[in-house]
Amino acid sequence: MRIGDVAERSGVSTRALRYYEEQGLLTAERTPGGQRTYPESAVERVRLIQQFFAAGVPSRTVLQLMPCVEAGQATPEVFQVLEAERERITAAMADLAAARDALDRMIDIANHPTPEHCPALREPAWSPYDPSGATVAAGSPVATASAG
Amino acid sequence: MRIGDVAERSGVSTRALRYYEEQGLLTAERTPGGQRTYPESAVERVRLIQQFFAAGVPSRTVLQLMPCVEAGQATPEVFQVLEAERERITAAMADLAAARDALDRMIDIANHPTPEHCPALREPAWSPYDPSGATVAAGSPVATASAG
DNA sequence: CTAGAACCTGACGTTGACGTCAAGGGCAAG
DNA sequence: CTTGCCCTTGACGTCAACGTCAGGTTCTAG
Repeated sequence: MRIGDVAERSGVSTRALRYYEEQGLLTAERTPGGQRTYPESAVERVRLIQQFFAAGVPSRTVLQLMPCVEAGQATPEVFQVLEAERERITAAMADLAAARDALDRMIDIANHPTPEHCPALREPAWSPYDPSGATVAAGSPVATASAG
Repeated sequence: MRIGDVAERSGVSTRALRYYEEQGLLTAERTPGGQRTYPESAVERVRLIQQFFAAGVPSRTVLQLMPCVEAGQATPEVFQVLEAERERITAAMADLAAARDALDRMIDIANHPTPEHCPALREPAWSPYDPSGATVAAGSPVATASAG
């Protein structure tokens, strides 16, 4: 396969593929004229790389994992990287879940603008922000009175 | 509170706080001498911003959500943004889960280097990559023979 | 043999959330 | 008034994963 085929089948640009090679993530044979030739398996390889990138794993770390992908076994150091990255991803998922919950509270507020119908306002997700310094709690009697 | 206090309590740099102000995410009163003064609630505000940033929400989008945080209600456009962002985060969580599963398969391989003891090798997670073009399946008779 | 599509290397541009340095000003203590 | 810390604006630097452009080469169809 030539680089354009791999690009099309894996859904990335040819520039990206050359970048992967530059980073040592993907190697290619060359034709006598110097053009890159890939095996079919390169498509899956690229998809795996993309999967890691999508998870925020930097190319240098992916590079560290590549021997494991190729050999089917890991040195203790690679094993450390594997577990560390797994933990990082778990933490990232927790962050995402927290942000999603924040959005959910905001959506709740958007749907029910009065405290009576809005659990998010009764259990304030964050303090209202007023640079002038007046501190008013979201579920305070004042707010309740203004709505009741 | 002065900027240093907010920075310390919220765990970000003063540079970050000025950047937030530059982006319109955080406003501050000023002393006659021109120094920034924040209410206590600024700390929570900054934590919320950080939470969104950690989830990959760009500052421009956070800015769009700020009226909702302040007013406790949302225009239809803001509502669209809320739901779109929620969906993006959900997709990102799926990506993370997929990458974590890939790592798990690799960890499995690392722990059980022979196909007999390794489910991940019997159900190949990705094709082995060999730029020379020889295509060999992970669970093929060849691999099994070499291990048996 | 020739057109043109696809490929090559090299190099600079982009984006976001800051880091960092420089040169100067505000503020509370003594 | 001075010391010293914290603050100010302004501006350039960073890093990652590419995008994009330029100028030239290789491959393939006719």
